[in-house]
Amino acid sequence: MATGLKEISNLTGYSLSTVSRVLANKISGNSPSAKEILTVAREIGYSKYRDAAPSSNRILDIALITQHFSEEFYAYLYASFDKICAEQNHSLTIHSLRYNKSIKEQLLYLSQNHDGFILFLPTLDTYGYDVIKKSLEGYPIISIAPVFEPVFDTFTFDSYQGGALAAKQFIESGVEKFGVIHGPPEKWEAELRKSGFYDTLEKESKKVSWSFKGDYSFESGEMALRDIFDNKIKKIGIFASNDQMAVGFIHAALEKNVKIPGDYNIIGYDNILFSKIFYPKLTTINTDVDQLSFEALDYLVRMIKGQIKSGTAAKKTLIPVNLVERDTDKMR
Amino acid sequence: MATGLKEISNLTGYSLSTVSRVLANKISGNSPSAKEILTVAREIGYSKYRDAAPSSNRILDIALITQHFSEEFYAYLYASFDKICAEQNHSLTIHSLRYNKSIKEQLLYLSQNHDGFILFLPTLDTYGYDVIKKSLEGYPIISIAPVFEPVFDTFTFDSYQGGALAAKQFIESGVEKFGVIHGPPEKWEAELRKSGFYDTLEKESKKVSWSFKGDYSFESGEMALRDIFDNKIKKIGIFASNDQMAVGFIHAALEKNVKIPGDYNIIGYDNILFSKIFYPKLTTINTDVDQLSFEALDYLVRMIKGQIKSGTAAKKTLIPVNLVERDTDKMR
DNA sequence: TTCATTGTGCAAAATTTTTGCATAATATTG
DNA sequence: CAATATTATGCAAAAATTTTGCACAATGAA
Repeated sequence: MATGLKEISNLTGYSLSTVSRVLANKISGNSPSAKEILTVAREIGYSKYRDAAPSSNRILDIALITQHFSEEFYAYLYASFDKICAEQNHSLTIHSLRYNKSIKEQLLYLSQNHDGFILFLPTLDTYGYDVIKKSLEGYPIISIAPVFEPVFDTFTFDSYQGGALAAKQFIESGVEKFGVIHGPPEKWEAELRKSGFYDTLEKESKKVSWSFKGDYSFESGEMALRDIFDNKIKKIGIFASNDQMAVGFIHAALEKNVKIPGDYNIIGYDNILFSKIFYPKLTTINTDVDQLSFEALDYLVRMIKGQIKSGTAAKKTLIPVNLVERDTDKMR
Repeated sequence: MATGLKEISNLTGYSLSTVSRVLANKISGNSPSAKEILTVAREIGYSKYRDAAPSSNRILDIALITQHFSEEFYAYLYASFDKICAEQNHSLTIHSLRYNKSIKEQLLYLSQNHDGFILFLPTLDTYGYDVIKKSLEGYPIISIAPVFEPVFDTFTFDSYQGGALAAKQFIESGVEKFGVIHGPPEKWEAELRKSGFYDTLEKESKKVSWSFKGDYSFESGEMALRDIFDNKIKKIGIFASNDQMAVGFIHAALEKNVKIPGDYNIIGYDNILFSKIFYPKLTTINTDVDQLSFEALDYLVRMIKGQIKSGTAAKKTLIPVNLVERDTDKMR
């Protein structure tokens, strides 16, 4: 089946000239006839479809570009973006970049079939981002990766606020001693979570008396428990930079006949499925992935429609987080 | 930048006629010149690229089509298919179907930009599959959803074998009484897991003395524990149709001061991350998602290259599963 | 070496897309 | 409500793009 203007003309009943003009943007894409033509053009995969009337309210094709990873968070992220895109009647496709190939080439190819990108590439460095920016000048791109100096307008969770919330919660509970299980220092959001916690304590003239360098893994949480247990520190409120470490900590504690909460109070970060289930149920910082998706997508769509005048420097938007109080943060 | 034969001609240095012939399949796609032309055509997104030389060893665009869900398994599935595609140098995109729109329309659109589909649509009924088959006659499609009467050639895990393995393990451990926590009966693979367990016991003239109808959720595992506890049944080997229910069962048992293993031995299914971590560590049936991905992709690629003569009836390929022995299946 | 096969470019032919012009439909303004 | 401006449409001519006939070169097999 030959795809061409003739085909579209036959299917819609409009003349070749009209179809041609709609697809060459010589007629505003808002009239009913234009909409019909555009819809059919998309369906039969006519190549010039994308250039026509990008500002009209046609279905937008959005690409979420990451590097896949077998982690719960990715499933959440995909499902959430998918839901929000469905609500807004846009089409989402998910792609995983290959690092053994030219990023530039891959993205150039994807830009042919999509109207805009949402990047989630936490391990890419500023140089890599600059390459992308340069090779796709003017193409709508936003990022949702927590990095220190973003190249693209970025939407991330307010990790600093998360750390602060944990500190406040402990202070209100009357906790006197404070500890931290760090995340990997190369992760910017881990540093922010930590800083939020430290700074909030400092404002109240309190300080952290024990800390442990973790790497976000369950195992490093277990190691943290062994460390604090061997040092015979007790009656302390511990902020773990993620739930996996918090759960690992609690898991190891179960074998030591120690009380949680009581001997160790603990607050995690992420609100993973586990944290609701694991006994005792973990108090943690919750991130609203749907809100992130919504805000990010909304911004990207406005960018695609040309309603945003992109400044020179990349803007950061922080999505608020909240504390979910369960059983591990204060004496019952 | 106008995309057309002229553009490709300029970029490659070949004449318009040559470029035209390559892209219209009048020249075998195996010569070095043809390869160069095809590569450039793909890069600049030339629309006729896909029709040209599909059998040559160009990069194939594969679509994994599901309905997203915030579950660990989906993250595994995506990551695994992505890895395997990367190894085979194919390009993977992931899509989630909208059920409020015509499936047919969505798939027709996707078929424009892709060479073949991998479907994972466990909730779609036979009628839905038939619609897809009819509207994409001749297009390469396989399925990895466990359904009773597949419409497309299907690759799934050997759930029946999984149930059988669990039964064998209990028998070898000298367990005398047997129980089952069912999965939802509308899920075909849950029925198979169950049947494999029952049938294997029957062969040894043993039978199931307790069962509970679960729904795959953590909570239904907790309910199962309460049921068996209230009935005062003990010293029993229980096969749970998935790990979530097994973990729920164990979790609820922790509060009852009951021994696992010992009072209740339990084997789960899926080998989720949790099952390695949760105390006591769960013995479970492991599914090798990478193997599934590899076999499925390999078959689809051969289908795309026209090396498979599709029979009338859909073929099922069962990927073997294995038992991971940890701490919950037998007395220590 | 000879002959068959495949790839290549030029220019002509075929096809597809765009545009000038006339007219119809719709919206705007006084 | 009429007068006027704006936008949309189709026909046919013009322009652009793609395909193909023909001549010839390169490569490999007999």
